[in-house]
Amino acid sequence: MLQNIKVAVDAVVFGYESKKNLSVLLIKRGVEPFKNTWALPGGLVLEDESLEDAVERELLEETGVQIDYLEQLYSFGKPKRDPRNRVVSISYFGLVKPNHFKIQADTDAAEAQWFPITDIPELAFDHKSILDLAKARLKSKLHYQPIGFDLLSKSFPFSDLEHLYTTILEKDIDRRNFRKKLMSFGIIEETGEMSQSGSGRPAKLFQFNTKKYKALAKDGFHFEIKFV
Amino acid sequence: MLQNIKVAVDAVVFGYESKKNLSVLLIKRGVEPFKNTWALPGGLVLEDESLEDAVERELLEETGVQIDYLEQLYSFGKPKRDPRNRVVSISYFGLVKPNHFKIQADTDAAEAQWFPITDIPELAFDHKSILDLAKARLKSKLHYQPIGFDLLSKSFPFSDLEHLYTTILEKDIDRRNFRKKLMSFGIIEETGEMSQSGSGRPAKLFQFNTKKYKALAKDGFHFEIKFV
DNA sequence: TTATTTTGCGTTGAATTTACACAAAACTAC
DNA sequence: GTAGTTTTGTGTAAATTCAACGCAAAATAA
Repeated sequence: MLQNIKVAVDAVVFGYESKKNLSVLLIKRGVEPFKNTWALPGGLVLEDESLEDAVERELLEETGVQIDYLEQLYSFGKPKRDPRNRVVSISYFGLVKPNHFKIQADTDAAEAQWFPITDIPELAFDHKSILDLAKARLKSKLHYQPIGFDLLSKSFPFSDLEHLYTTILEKDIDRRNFRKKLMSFGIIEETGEMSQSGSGRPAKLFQFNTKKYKALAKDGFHFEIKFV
Repeated sequence: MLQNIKVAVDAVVFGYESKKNLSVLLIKRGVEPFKNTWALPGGLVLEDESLEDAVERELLEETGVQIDYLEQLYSFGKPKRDPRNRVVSISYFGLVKPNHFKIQADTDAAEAQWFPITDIPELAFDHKSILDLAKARLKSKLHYQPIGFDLLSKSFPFSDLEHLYTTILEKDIDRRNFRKKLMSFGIIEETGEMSQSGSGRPAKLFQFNTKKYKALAKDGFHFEIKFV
């Protein structure tokens, strides 16, 4: 008996705008099934491309967005997850920095749009489950991997990081302890610049030192932030 | 252009024999490619079965082993990982308790065998990478999930747990602190029985209380063991 | 110039983690 | 059956880490 299963990739891509909400990149489907329903960007993998390449290609085609961080999330393979053919979808988890938010709607898909995580429309297929899983992954990763920096600009005031954590984790932080802890790691450093002040005292700008982090990590260091 | 990609599952199944080594279940391939090479159990997914069903079916067919714990590991999809067709493999991570070690070689595959993790033969395809990933997963999970109990018999002396941790993590433990910590969680309890003494003082037997663990976990409790 | 917003920073008590050693229970060999 | 060996079982003190907490300084807005 010949196997006839399609292989697709789907991407849950998060973005975070300074002091606003966490958002997810969605597209409106142009074809059946679920025509005109919002869905995760993605599509069938080409015969000779890697899964990661497929994700990046589909993202570019459908949204024009370039990703700053990408990792595999989970594979979904229930026989009936697609009403027509059997499709196994390998889902990916992506983050983009604020300077890559711009959507190029020129291309393939009907429409692409950022949705605040608090206001997600009905989604096609089992994409709601995929999104939920991705949210959980993001939340848990914030605790043990310095992944928040892939949602911030290259240089940022400390309060941005703080707000990122509080809004995504939906928990309050003791600002002083949080800052103390993060600084103690020695993986973020002052740029020397100051923020163009908004309404209040201007803030020092910081940046994440990837090299230092990697060096420390190789040396047994383990990033970890807890909350009460 | 029609997509023609096969979907397979592979399983990395670990077993641990009291005070011995960690072992992995392998099969010797009966067909090309890689005929007569050792490989992870697995195979093509049937049209109408779930991925998990496929894993359990293949395991039964090829090794006769029934699994005590199963979770998805990672999906491997490099275009050339199989020299003939394109095959995307969704790999799974499994654990079996000592009472399920027995291999039923009657079935499908040429041969099945437990290999100590310290003495793994050359493996087919990219199965070496898959195994490495599974080892890493096992190691890291031991720290934050009470998964070691799925490698032990239902009731066990405390020293078994201790040895499990030290051999898998290849680190020394302070017995007193380890025991204190684990007992403080309140998820393992005395059975009342004593071990049939080997060569030394007989030991109390313990068992893992799954229900209690789940209740606590739902309530925000987080299993965590660190090592120095 | 006064009020408001936001940043930046230090200390103390509580809790947790680490380091560390010796006696009791069984078996083994004589 | 005695002496030696192996394995189990347990407590305390010092060091570290975590949690709680408030106020002054720099800017903008009114």
